[in-house]
Amino acid sequence: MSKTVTKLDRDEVVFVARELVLREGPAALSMRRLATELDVGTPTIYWHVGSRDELVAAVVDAQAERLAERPIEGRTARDRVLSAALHIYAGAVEERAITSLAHQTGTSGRLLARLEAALVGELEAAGLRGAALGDAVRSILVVVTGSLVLTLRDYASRPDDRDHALWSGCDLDALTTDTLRAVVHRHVPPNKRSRS
Amino acid sequence: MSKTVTKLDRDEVVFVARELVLREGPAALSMRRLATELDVGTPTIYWHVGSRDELVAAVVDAQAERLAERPIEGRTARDRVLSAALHIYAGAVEERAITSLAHQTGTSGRLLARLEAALVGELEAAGLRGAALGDAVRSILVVVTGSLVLTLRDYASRPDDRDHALWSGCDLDALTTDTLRAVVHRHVPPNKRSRS
DNA sequence: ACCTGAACACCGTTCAAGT
DNA sequence: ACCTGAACACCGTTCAAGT
Repeated sequence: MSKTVTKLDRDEVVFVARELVLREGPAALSMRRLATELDVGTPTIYWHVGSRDELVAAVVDAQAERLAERPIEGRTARDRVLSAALHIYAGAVEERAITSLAHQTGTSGRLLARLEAALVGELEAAGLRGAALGDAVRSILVVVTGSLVLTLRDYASRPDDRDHALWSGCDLDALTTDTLRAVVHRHVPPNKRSRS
Repeated sequence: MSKTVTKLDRDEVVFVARELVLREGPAALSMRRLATELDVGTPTIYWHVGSRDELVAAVVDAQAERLAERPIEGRTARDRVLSAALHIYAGAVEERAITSLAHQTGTSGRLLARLEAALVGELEAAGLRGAALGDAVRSILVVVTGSLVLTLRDYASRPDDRDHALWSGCDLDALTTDTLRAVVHRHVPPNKRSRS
């Protein structure tokens, strides 16, 4: 009897850390706070994750994983690339607490890693190689990253939810789609592509 | 005789803070550290700048001011807009410690404020108004911001200067110019413009 | 007006010690 | 292998008190 005391997992530490950030913002993610949340001594967290930097990296990686789960849509290469990029953008805006955490810690790269991989896949399938591929990938990442930073500016570590509904239909969203479409148009050949 | 003890200035506090960041990276900017640097008690800094957030804002604003000093070149609207944008990009990469500080604290907006103003000026002179102007400005800021984040990724709070010379001729620099040119081309009419 | 010492409530991290 | 209490060296911020 009494409450079930499951042995603590590295995955659970990361999961609870993620939830803490989503619930109370990036600033709430301290080792001590997380320890209290897990009902555990602070050094226990170090045993499981090594350091705060590693913890943050793990949380961001987990988010990247989740963002990459959304299925890429469209039949032409251009549509699919655009779809992949917009998935990451939209997801990062929705869970902006974690996106902010990534920006603050300089780990935005990790957040985009899976998108980068997906883009390379789609673009190679579309026939791009070498420098052309690299330029296309980087251009798209530039637009996604820049849009994210501008969309989330002023949002720093406090979970103030005014205008929560406004974000979906905001100007910058439309402009992002537009700019993204232009960049994709510029770098990706228009050939149709059927999945074999 | 004895060393001249000038009365402390708000401007001097900000200046020394700026130098500290440039010399030892964003992480070195703590109120206590800065106080030691100024040979002063910690509360003195609070008397002059109010809080750490205000201090950071002031440092970033000072940097924005410096970036805006570089003269805009070119005779056509497109050239001048491109020139303004590249000035900010180049300057932000050169003094990347402060750029990182701005990103970490979510104040990248302040860093771009003067560029934004300059862009609005140039674009209005080129005949843009209303939504077209807003879209043009935001698209350009998106590319500048995105390029900055990608260029500076991995650089987090430590001033490790390997490849210091490589940055100037790096791939992303060329790509940034290229992408920027495309965005400008897309949003700014090609009309020539003479300064009256 | 300008500056201080001392304190409060936090941090990340380590380490000897427990089971 | 997994977890702890206690400590070290830091933070931002405040406040009564000094000149």
